[in-house]
Amino acid sequence: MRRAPTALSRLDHEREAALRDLDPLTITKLWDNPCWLSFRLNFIAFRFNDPVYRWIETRYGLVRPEFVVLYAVGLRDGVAAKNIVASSGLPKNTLSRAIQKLLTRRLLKRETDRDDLRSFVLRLTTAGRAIFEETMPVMVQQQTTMLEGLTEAEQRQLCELMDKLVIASPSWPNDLENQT
Amino acid sequence: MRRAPTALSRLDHEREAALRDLDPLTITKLWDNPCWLSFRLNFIAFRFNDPVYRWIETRYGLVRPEFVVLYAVGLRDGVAAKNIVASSGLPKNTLSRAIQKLLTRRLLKRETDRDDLRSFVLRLTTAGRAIFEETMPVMVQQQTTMLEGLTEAEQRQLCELMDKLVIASPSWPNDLENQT
DNA sequence: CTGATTTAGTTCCAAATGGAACTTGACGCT
DNA sequence: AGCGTCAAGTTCCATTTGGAACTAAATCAG
Repeated sequence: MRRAPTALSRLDHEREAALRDLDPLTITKLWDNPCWLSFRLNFIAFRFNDPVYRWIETRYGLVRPEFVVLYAVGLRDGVAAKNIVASSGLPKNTLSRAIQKLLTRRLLKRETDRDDLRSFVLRLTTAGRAIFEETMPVMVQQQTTMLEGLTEAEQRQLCELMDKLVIASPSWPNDLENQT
Repeated sequence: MRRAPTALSRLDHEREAALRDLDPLTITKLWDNPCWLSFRLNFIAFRFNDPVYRWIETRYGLVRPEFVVLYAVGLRDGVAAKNIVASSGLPKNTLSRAIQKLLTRRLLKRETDRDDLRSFVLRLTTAGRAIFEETMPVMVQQQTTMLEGLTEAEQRQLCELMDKLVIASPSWPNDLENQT
């Protein structure tokens, strides 16, 4: 599999247009790269993350790990730091600092967990919740823009295919050390 | 759109299994998150990047930006640093350092570009090429593993849908500053 | 119950990061 | 040609990062 297995048919015309706008190396990485999945994932993710996080930083002075925490707690009130670690892939000291920062900025509050005295239950303050509610539509809008090129059916398909991957993910290796 | 629009039908049973293996917050982010696209992209990308880059670092002593350079030049001989900047999203000073490192390790060589004396043409040395050829099948293997849960047809679909997104990407905003 | 091991979160510090200024060359424009 | 602006890469340095050691609490083994 030397090339990404995209059908060359109908897309080629629109692709012409993209070819003009993208760096030649980007084009190679996208369409002449055995690791097509990885590069496309990173590429598309970057086109979401980069504008969103830059906007959040300039607008609210929240850097990425801080917003990761705020967003996580916004989605699911009462989580602990360990959950954010597990779900974000960020190291726990980075998240610890992000939480401290949000606490001093009074966007977040925490109580010790009655059932585990090592752990804390995190909640958003009103101010924190306000930021969450304000950023959400902007992020959804960016997502909508990105999906605009797909039909409803295709969007559903994409969602389902990614779902399948996620569901299969626990069986993927976390470590390649025994390879080769 | 408060939830990801995945059909709840056939997947639910397999999903049950995943629910047990994933952190509760991860599950919320995946299936009760208006920004389903972003989180799935990042999640799946992370499950590829993290093991691959850790393996490469321990095996070859190459950190991420260094490997990004090596991989880029491996794919397309003769690129310049600017192309790697444009295609990777990494800042140019980080890549400049990565290139220096690879030069001193003699994995990369460079000649000044006759047509633009500010720029350099990058090529892999034999040693650099050897690493590229060695890592490629490992990465492809990881990709294959990740795609194993999809049928051939689904894999092609996924590839095509991501293609469409990539092709549409030049029209997405790079900046949200004028929002709200 | 006691000691050994694991886990949640914090602290320490060496290293990586990335914005901004800089250098040198290219590309207008008149 | 001469001047102002832009682009490729490098350097500088303050900030961020993340591995590793640490503290305190939970869990497990006998």
